[in-house]
Amino acid sequence: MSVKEVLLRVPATCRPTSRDREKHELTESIEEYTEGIFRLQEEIEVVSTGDIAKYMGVAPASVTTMLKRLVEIGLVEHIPYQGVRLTTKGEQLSIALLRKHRLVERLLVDFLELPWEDVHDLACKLEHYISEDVASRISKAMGHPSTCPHGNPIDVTVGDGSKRLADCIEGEELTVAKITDERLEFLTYIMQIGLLPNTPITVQSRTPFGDVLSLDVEGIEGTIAIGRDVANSVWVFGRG
Amino acid sequence: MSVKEVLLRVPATCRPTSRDREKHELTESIEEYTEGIFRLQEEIEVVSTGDIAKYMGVAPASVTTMLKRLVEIGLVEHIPYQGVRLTTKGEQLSIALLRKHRLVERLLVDFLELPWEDVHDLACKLEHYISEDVASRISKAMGHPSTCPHGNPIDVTVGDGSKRLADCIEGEELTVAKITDERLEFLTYIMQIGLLPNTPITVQSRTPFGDVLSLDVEGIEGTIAIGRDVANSVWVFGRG
DNA sequence: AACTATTTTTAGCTTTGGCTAAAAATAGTT
DNA sequence: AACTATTTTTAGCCAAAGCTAAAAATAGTT
Ligand SMILES: [Mn+2]
Ligand SMILES: [Mn+2]
Ligand SMILES: [Mn+2]
Ligand SMILES: [Mn+2]
Repeated sequence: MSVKEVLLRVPATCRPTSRDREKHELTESIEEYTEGIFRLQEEIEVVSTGDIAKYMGVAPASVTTMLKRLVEIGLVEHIPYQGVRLTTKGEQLSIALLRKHRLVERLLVDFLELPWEDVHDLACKLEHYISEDVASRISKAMGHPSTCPHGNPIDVTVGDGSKRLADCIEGEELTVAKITDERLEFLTYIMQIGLLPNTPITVQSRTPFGDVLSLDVEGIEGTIAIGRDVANSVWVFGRG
Repeated sequence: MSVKEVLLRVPATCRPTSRDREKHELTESIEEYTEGIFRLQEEIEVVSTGDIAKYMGVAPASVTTMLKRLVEIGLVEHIPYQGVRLTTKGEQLSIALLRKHRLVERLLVDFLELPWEDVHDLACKLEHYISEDVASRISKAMGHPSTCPHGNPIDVTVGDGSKRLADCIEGEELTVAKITDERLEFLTYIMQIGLLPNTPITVQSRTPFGDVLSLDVEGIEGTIAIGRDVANSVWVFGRG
């Protein structure tokens, strides 16, 4: 038997994408939708098709199609025209994904020293390709961290007791807990104004309807003024 | 503006798969084929549609379709009914992918302590999702290794001076260089017979047509007999 | 209650990347 | 040279996951 024949009898273990996928296996898209619905459910009572479409950046019609698939797999319950709710299976998948995502972020930032504001997008991809076992090994190697580099909990089933900065009042002394908007541009801004997790801050003033908060941020000169949107995506612990 | 409205104005940065992909972006499949052709070219003169089909575990018709795409992107030259050749672009892509693959394997084995025989498949997936920058950071963090855990070179442009164990003669004193068949079952067997990279071995005997080699393997009791297929996938350095 | 506006779903289209079966090209043999 | 066998390509199909435009359902207003 020639070398060539031997070579061809040893196929590349890595086969093209869709080949090995059996019907209704969990794809990246399916997982991403499930995770998205989970995040929405954390904030709003009943999640609608339109909410998901806006949140995922996708046409409502695409959501309807995907919901059918998610129902078939048993990840969500869907009452047409009414709304959507994750099943236990869907919740568990989301919890596992969020854990993988945040552990990967820790590896990327703490071990590989990738920029803090950059890693979210990469983690969002990798989370779908690593097993529970790999996640556990990352956890072990990184000393079992409890949050991602942006302060978000690796185990979402345990509350952290933080509140929105938007809900804080004049004079409160706080510590930044987590940043929930992890888009690159947002995190870049957050870094500029020094609101990294664990940073002590004080609310200097708050306008009547809470449109603007003025903050004293440790390590930053002068006073920082932030708007509602920002204050809603920054969560804090009470201090003192 | 309500919390809900704010939430929906902050879309999940992670959008469903195909959404952000523009036409003819390099997909996982495209990369996998390119890499496969590269590996085939290392061994055989002219690579045919059938070779690729066998090697990738795919129908010949699928290869023809994909070749059209690869030509269009400029990764290969294809003369119908004749054969295929990677362009410089295709070679460079392959070199970059192999580097990513093998660096990821190092991270998985050396830092995360995943089993040596297990990591190939995972690396095969992850290689398509990490940037050159991430690869470089892995390289740095792992002390700039020159091979993957199975001995295969991270920079394939530099030769390592190894030869096939199948081409060795009676009495030769050797050191295992690399295992080129990285399928789980094969590596599991290799581990059982102790042929890990860097292991010193001696060829005790060789049958007339080289069908069977009997080896003395350091750390393993008695003599190990291996066949042609195995001896073709194990590469060695001369010792002495 | 009737009309209008919004939301959701349906219908039908697209790309990627597989597949099988049939047709065409190449190679091998008498 | 002609026939046969093998290889490659073409043709036509499928699933996933997007899209737009039209239809249907729900909600809001007079
Ligand atoms: Mn993701
Ligand atoms: Mn994070
Ligand atoms: Mn791969
Ligand atoms: Mn390897």
